[in-house]
Amino acid sequence: MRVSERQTVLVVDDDPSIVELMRDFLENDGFEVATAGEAEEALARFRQLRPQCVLLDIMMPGQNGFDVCRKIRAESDVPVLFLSARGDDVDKIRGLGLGGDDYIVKTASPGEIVARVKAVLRRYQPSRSPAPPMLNYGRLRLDLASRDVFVGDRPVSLTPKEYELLRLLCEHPRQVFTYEQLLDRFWEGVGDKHTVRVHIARLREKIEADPDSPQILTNVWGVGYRLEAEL
Amino acid sequence: MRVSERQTVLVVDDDPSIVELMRDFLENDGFEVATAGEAEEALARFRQLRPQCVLLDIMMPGQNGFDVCRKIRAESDVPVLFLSARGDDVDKIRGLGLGGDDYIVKTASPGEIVARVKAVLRRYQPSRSPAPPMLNYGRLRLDLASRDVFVGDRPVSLTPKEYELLRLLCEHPRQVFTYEQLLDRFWEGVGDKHTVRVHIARLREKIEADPDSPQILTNVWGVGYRLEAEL
DNA sequence: GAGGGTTCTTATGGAATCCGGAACGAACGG
DNA sequence: CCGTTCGTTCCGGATTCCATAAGAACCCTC
Repeated sequence: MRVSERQTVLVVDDDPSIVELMRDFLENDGFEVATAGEAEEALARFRQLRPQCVLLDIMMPGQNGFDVCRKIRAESDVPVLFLSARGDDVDKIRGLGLGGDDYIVKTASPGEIVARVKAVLRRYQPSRSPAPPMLNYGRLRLDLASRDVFVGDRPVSLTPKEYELLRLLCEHPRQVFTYEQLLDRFWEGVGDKHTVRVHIARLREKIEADPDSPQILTNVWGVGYRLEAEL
Repeated sequence: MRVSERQTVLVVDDDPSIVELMRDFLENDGFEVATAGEAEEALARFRQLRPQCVLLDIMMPGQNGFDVCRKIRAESDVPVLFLSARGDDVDKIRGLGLGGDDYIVKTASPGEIVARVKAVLRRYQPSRSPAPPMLNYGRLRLDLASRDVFVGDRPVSLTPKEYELLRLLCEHPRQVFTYEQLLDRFWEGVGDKHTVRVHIARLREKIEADPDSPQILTNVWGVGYRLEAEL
């Protein structure tokens, strides 16, 4: 059904070596890993990707990890694990009741880190059916709550009809929708094929890398359109 | 008033078997469970017991779950979780503009149901601490206890409707609220878009640096409004 | 309840945005 | 090679948004 069923973990640390270390451990275990080096980037990535879990450095230049955690918490219940250099900070983290779900000492073994992530995911996994309001399809991402749409990491702005159209197609990738079906659904059955075509064209203009040879929204001759699966 | 230390959950469903199922799951996990079979009874029980959490069937004879939710919301901020038979209703609920905090599919596993309840309780009773009743959005700050609102360090005075509106948006940053959702929640479902628009306009007049190009309360064309998150 | 002030709703006009049909050339299939 | 289908551009009409203002409902005080 959906393309990437792999769980995404967002790792945030200003030290690239730590980031890469975590990436190695987690990717080896089959996780999709995204990274950020500072607070703003972290929030941007988070909103783009809606990862299943966040690993967050406490000490960072600019806003610290607590600020970021608070902002993430304002928008989501995603589990957040704090990264700390020493074990001393543990008490602070525990006490702060910031909604952090666990902490990891940076010197922990790969096995322990992965185990912590898995544990926290397991705990939250059951409640995955509130349907993470994120449709994720290759380079295409729709945030159903905020109605934000991203192609790669570039936000695109769609009109209501365009958005609804794209959303339907994203929810049923590779399924062909006939003109009739689309007209039924979005135009109360009245209207002609040309109308659909115009809207598809406008969508392609916005989301295709090369609108002249569409890779995402493809036409099925004489029938209708569908959303291609992406690499 | 001597009350049990255990958390009370009120389960409302017209199907007794569902009610008993939920009761089993929750009592096994140490919750106190109260039940009701229809809307009137639900409200009565609610006022009697003031439970920490409410599980509410959407489809019920007489008033539906949304009505009950609205009435509960009128007197309390208790977390409300909707029960739905199928996953299909998700779209309607997802906006959560109705004051529901989450939803549960009735076929969910015991573990999932309990986890969902705990998650929502944890969110609303942040570890029994005084829980700074303060929503903080960059320059925008809402003191939920005193209903004071500040922009930067300048206090602004809002009318009740303005305050409630702003509060809802602040509690769900970046989430788009449709006119319908807002009318449902603040105008008992009657009224038209113009009403919402005027109130938004007045809010902008008070909290935006430049009301002519809003940075905080933004419009989503043909859909509704949302609160932009800070950088 | 009567007056005065505040808050809420509805109405209006103008600006911005979106929609959908028409037209025409290109692409496709037989 | 011909008929159909597809893609694109363009433009009038419709919808939506916002500001303003005036009428209605509400709340307080006396």
